[in-house]
Amino acid sequence: MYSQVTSASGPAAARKRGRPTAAERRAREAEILSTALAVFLRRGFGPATVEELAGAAQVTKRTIYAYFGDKDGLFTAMVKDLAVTVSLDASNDHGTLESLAARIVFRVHSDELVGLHRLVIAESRRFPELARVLHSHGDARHISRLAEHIRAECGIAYQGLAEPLFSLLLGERHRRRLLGLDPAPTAAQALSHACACLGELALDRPVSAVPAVVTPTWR
Amino acid sequence: MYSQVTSASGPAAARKRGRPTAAERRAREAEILSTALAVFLRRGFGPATVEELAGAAQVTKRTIYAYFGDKDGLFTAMVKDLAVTVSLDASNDHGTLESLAARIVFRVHSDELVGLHRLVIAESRRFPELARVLHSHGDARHISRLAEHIRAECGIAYQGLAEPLFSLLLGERHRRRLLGLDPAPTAAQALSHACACLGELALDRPVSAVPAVVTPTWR
DNA sequence: AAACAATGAGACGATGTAGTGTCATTTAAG
DNA sequence: CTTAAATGACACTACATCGTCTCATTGTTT
Repeated sequence: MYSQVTSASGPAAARKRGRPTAAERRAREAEILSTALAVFLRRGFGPATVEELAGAAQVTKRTIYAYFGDKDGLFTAMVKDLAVTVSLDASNDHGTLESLAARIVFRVHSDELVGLHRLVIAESRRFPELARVLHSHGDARHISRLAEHIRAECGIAYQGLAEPLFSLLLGERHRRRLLGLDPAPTAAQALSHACACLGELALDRPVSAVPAVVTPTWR
Repeated sequence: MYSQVTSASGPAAARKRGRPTAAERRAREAEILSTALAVFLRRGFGPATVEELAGAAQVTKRTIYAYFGDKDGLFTAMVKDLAVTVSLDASNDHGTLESLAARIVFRVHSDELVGLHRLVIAESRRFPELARVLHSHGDARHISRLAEHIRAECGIAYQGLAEPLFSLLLGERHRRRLLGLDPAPTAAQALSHACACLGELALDRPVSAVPAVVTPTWR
């Protein structure tokens, strides 16, 4: 209905006055949470002002305070809301271990998730609960998925390799991403990297022996 | 000479006035950098005030501004100063691969380095150079050390495993540390974890075959 | 000894921002 | 239709903090 200025660079925005309809009311909170992520990613938690956050969602400060109490409340609500969608869609978990690994690599290295991770790390002192939520919905769930697939494909004896595998899937690349040193990988690069990691743990050939010489995957 | 209030909680501090001696002058900058780390770790970059930073070093704001220009300058100087000492002392690099790995694990998971890492990640947008400096003096150097030891102990064919090994050495534990979810490991836990990682990559037995079932290392 | 440099102490101005109050406007609810 | 609720617009208060300025004090330099 309204022009959705999701990118939301300017602080000013024209919206009609008065009490919103029930549908608008429902959509408004989601809109605020969504645009708040963009603002926080671009500016960081501290430097982002409430006016910026309000302007990005085309509401006024009053509405922000009415909905979330204060800036902390908005940040908390935003992270918790996103945590639900952080992990991969479970309904797609029918592929091979390789494809699952590749999808995890791609997703976890995306600009959005890296930025969110960075925000939560930065504010983990002030919001320890958010750190727990993000981890349990992200890393922990991904490792569980990997464990299920490993058991199905390689046998239960290899199930404990899920966590090391996950560590390899992120590894140095992910640390460089958190520091802002590398761009996000393409889907092809993610797949290539995932295959290399499976090889290093000998998970691509459960009976074979010698670890392969590693080849650089992306960048 | 002076009572070293390195913990530096209170803002007020008694120090004699006037121009400092040459020795004091030399010691003062180091003192400021050292106490600034404690303050930034405890409060974060944004919330830390210049007065806190000055009080912790028992100097006044004047001195901070005279030495470093502004808050950004102090932060930059501090990180660059610390980056030099981030990696392990090279003179101790005569042990086994196992002991090197354990020392890396212990150091990189320490409260100090995790906190520094967290700070630089949080401010990587505003200070991209610091991210580069920290990474090149930290991760990159550690990986080089591992590569040298691997070549010496396991042969040149395994040298490419240095980066995956480093990834395993940090892995899930380090991400949990960044999020503030776990305490720092003890030296014994670090060694145990390092051995498990070497086993996962079959680096503890260069001719053997089957990956061992992984055992939890710490926590 | 005299002039100069560096600092502590602390006040001060300027600025930015969180959060609130007021009034007009529009829709929801009864 | 009437009343209440929610919101936009925006002024306004309160407060924190950056960075500078002045003056007294002490070491350095010549």
